[in-house]
Formats: sequence, structure tokens, C-alpha cells
Amino acid sequence: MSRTPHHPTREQIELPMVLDCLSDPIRLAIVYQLAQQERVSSELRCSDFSALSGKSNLAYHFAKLRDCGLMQTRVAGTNRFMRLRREDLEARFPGLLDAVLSSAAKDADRLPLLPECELVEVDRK
Amino acid sequence: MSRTPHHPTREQIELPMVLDCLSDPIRLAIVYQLAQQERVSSELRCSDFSALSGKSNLAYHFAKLRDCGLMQTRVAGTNRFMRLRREDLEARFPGLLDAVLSSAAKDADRLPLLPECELVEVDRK
DNA sequence: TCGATAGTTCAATAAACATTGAACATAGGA
DNA sequence: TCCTATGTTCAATGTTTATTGAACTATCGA
Repeated sequence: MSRTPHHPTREQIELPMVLDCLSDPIRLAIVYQLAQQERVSSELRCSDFSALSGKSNLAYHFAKLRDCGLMQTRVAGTNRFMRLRREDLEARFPGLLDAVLSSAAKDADRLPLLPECELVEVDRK
Repeated sequence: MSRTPHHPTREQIELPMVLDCLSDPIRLAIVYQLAQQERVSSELRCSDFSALSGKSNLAYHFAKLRDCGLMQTRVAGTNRFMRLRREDLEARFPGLLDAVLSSAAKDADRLPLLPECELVEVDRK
């Protein structure tokens, strides 16, 4: 029924939940890929992550990433567009997201799923 | 038999394990307390954390913190002295530990166990 | 040598977690 | 209107996790 899934407010974002979310390799890869893509487009669709796992498993991880405040989902027709909640994260925990992302980038070849995170060509309206 | 418990080398420290370790409120409080204490003394004994949980549960969390490379245990007689592996963490993931610690400090009143982390008077030889 | 102190290890338990496939809902295009 | 594409939800499964208390080990000091 809910047009838009639930998201916590900025103030509701909690540090342990954020760290726990980022500690899962699939979720870290999702966040990493969203961050990679940010220069090109701030949003990606669920199907852009299909290299990482199956549909229903991804839906599970997307829900966790939303619940902890790391990303936001916008419903548009039959698609869901996801983007990082960069400003909210930065306001709550300054420097944290960038520190995690640069750590992940540094270890990209040692983290199982990051190499799959190639830039996706984005040409949607 | 092992005089000194096992610790990973600097290169063996893995990002997901570190983040997972820090996502637990008790372990985050242990790391936070170790960091607080650093100006005074770089080491604390297990019993200095007794406000956080029971002995055997603490031993469990200490083992996880050692296994992921966040801290080091030095055995001295009947005591174990723990300290943060700051330099190793900084070398592997620059800025990460400080970002987490300052995030925790910012939220200290919202994180259940951090207020218990008062400075402990250290006067041991 | 005895007793107290400091921690670890073990077994048991309950809760949370990740993963899978099947069923379902919704929107868009032929 | 039907078919297809996109994602979510649900139930089932097996794994990992945190927590507890009891038993154990090792060291220090009287």
C-alpha cells in the first residue's frame, strides 16, 4: 500500500546500525557502487545491482540500507531509484561515510564484490 | 598453552570484520574507552571494563576485537593488558578509526554504554 | 602450600541474520 | 486487455551471534 517505503529521519540515524549495514560485503558493494556513480547520476535502479545477488536477496539488503538511513528509495512507475543519503550521513557522522568508502576503495581488489561495481551507463530521462 | 593470544598481522586486517566489530554496542564502548584512556595510558586491563558486561561475555568480545585486528592483548602475570592498534588501523584504513570514534563521541549520550566509560585512574607500574 | 584473583573455555540457549524460491503486486507497452 | 518487466513479501532453511553460568587454568602473595 505504501507508495514510498519507510525511511528514518536524519536524527533517527544510529551509528551501530550504520556500521552493521556497512559490514556486510553485499551492502558495502551497493553503497560503494552508489558512491561511484554519484558523479554521473545520483540514482541507480535495483536491477543495476544484479551482479551482486538475486532479486529477493537484494530487496532484503535494500530494506536494511533504507532502515539504517544509508540510502533512500524513490518509486517511479515500475522502477525504484536508490541514492545515498550523503548529506544526512555527513550531518550526523562527519567524515564517516568517506572514510569507509576510501577504505573500501583501497581494498577494492581484496573485497569480493567491489570489482563487479563497474560504472553503469546511465541514459534515462 | 599459547602465552600470547593470536593476533592478525597488519595486512590481514579486513574492513568488513572491523566494521562488524565496531557495530556492536559493547565492543564500540570497549574501543571508545581504550581511546579515551590513550592520553593517560595506552593500556587497560580486562577488569577495567567490568561496567560493560560480565567476565565471560567480555572475554568473548575481547576475542572478536583481537581477531579483527582492532586491539592487542599483552599477557602480564595474571593480567591482560589491552591496547588499540591505532597505527595498524591507520595504515590500513586511514581516518576510519577516528571517524568512528568522533561519531561515537558525538552520540555518546544516545549510545547506551558510552556514558559508563569514565576515565579510570591508572597508577600501575 | 593454600587461597584469592584474573581471565579463559565450554556448553546451552535464544535471537538475529543471510539466502533461496515461490507467490504476489504494480505499471507500461503491444 | 494481456503479457512482460520490475521489485517486494513470505515462508523455510541453516548459520552465526550474543549472553549466561559453571568449570577450568594460571599467577601472585601470604
